[in-house]
Amino acid sequence: MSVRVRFAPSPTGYLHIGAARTALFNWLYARKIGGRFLLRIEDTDLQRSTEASTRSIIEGLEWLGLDYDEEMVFQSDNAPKHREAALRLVEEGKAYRDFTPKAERADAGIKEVIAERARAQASEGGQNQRSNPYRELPKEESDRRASAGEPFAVRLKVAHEGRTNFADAVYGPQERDYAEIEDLVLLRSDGHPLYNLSVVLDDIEMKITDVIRGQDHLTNTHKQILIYEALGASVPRFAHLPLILAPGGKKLSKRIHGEIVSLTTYRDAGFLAAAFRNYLALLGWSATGAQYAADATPGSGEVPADERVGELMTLDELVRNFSLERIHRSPAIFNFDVNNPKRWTDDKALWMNAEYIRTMPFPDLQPLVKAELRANKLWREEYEEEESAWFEKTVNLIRQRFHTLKDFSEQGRAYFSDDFDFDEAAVRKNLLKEPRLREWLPALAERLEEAEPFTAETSEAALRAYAEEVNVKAGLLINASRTMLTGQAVGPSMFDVFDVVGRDRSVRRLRSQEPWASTEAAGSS
RNA sequence: GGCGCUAUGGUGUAGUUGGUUAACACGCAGCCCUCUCAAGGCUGAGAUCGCGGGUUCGAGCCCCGCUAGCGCUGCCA
Repeated sequence: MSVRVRFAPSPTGYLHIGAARTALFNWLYARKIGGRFLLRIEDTDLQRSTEASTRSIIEGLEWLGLDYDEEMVFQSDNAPKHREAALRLVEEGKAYRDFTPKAERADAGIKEVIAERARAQASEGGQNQRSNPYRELPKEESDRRASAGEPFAVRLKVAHEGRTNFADAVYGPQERDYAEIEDLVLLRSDGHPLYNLSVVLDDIEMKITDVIRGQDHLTNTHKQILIYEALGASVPRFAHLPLILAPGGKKLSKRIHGEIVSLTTYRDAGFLAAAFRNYLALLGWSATGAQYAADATPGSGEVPADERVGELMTLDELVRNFSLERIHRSPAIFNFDVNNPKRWTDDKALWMNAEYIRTMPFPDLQPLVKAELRANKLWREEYEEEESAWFEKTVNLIRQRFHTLKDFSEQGRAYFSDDFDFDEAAVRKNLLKEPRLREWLPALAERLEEAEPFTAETSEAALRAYAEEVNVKAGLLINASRTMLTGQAVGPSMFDVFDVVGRDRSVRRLRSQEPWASTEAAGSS
């Protein structure tokens, strides 16, 4: 039977990066093994599910390039079927009606309530998971009360003795005694099917062969296996993924950590899908050492250099190297610091993004830069036509030190527009320190007007000659020019900047009064 | 409270059936390069492999105990 996996997020809020990684791993596994990757929206909790969230999930998957096969499934569409299945189990005696009135429980503090209840039960002489008074209610009475309109929940009748077990592809053999599993509710008293029932039923219907999901579902898997068995269905293979935690090993939650956990945050911050995907793939999985060959020095613990798999991988390479066996069991920490703008997200993710930006083929980068510039009204159609060579040269020059796509419209603004800001510190450091620059720079502009042709080489010659003439270090004029031309203190080699900015704009900017004037005003206040 | 999972530098990871100097990447520091900042090159700091026992000639790898973190335990998903 061919492999079928699924990504089954619940649409309550934006797409969590942990969920995104789960989707990635499912996708990689399917592509690797020639299986199918399906999408199912688990919107059974109608109170919390939103259409906007569903959209953001779809958008997120699209951004990451995780295309799904077959039509996406909405779990809520199957609710009637799930209800019927639960009722059928009642008929077959595998489940029973529980007429206990529903106890309202608030979501907040639920964990404490559960623990408290357990403590209370323990002190009353042990916990009995089979103590429900309706478990052994005669069928006739149960039927009578139901048809009389008395509300009831449906609970699975878990056997008194026995144990479930399964072999998790990541966590190994798992076993659990029935005594630890309560008669779980399948159907709410309002007729609403519950999660454990719905996943199992949908996975059966979608013919899922391998369930790859977060480790938070590991212990509940036993309950689901019980449902599979009650239904007489075959149990799929399971692979649970280590969780992604916040710094300090704390839970990474939407509520506490806000948008830092949202995939869209990274897209909007100028991350490349390829880079972020690559980074995500390395959380809980590694390809390093995947190619331990028979000829590697035995026992050395080292992979021969020529067989070492790097961390930078294209999608194809990720697919090729991927295997469930190399997923490990300990949780991964996703680093970030909300109080530090430079460290707002994981260092390595940022590094990887920069690495992609400076090394990827220009044709792949071009549309991304185009979108970024367009979003900031910096795009001109000429960049794709008569000025395409200039555009490529410029992007190739500035991308060397950029970290995100945002940099193209922010730090890189002066290359695409005359309307850019001067960095105050740069003006102070590179211009105001030497008042004579106010005369030298316009003079330098004149020399540049004469450079023929206007290139990095000729502008360099002109500048150095002029520096010698007025007897100052070339660096002084270079750094001052950089600030005049780009508004910044840092950037590419200045002569390449002259070249790319061009003679007209260079000359005009060297003669500009703006940086001098703006800081005078600022200085006088 | 019960059950489960996990534990290698700050972070992500490697460490193959126990074999001697615990490897790689990010980050950090320094140097080189240099017109700045990156990149790149070189060098370095940083891990008694969670803690305590045990087995063994030898333990990050095996066993036991403990601790911590996380998960599950709901008519949430």
